[in-house]
Amino acid sequence: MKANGKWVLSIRTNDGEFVARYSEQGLCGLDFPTAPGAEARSPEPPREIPAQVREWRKLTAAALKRVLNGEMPGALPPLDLTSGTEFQRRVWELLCAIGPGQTSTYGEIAHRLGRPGAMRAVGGACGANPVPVLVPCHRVLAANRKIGGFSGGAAWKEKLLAREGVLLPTLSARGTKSGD
DNA sequence: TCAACCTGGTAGG
DNA sequence: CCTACCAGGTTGA
Repeated sequence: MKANGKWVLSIRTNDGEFVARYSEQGLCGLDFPTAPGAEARSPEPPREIPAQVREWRKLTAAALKRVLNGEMPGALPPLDLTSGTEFQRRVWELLCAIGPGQTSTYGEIAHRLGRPGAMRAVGGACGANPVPVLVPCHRVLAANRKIGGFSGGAAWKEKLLAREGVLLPTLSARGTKSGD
């Protein structure tokens, strides 16, 4: 269906139905599945959707499934991140350089941007990321190696990281071992 | 100008 | 290890 000048299409995965939004320039938004059963979204007649958008959705679906499996996303559709500010886009660009299984921290991103004190602003930029999962904001942890926050829900962040083999310090397992 | 953030570092228990 | 508290950059109202 089309809304607000953008195409809104659902993408079914083993983890639920994501919702992708496309502008004339590419993928401009991706939402996590809301209600597990509330996917009563009727598929739009294929011919009403531009071939270009259908192709983008195909790429999005493939990439999304791979990341959900802890793999590299592979080919991505063009991303329309024009909704963000310069600062935010710089942050998102750096996020894309973090591969599966790798993690960074808000402070490190800030430092790499030449704004050592902007770690909190980086957190804000991550939260404003319109295309989670594909723009891996979930791979950014707090300095103390803790999970940190996540707009889409901490559970998703943990799940995505777990799929990539990133194990965070168990919240209950503190100091049971001397090393780490 | 002000308050809200997916922070970080310090201080104290 | 855990809570409390404050400084800090950027954004949107």
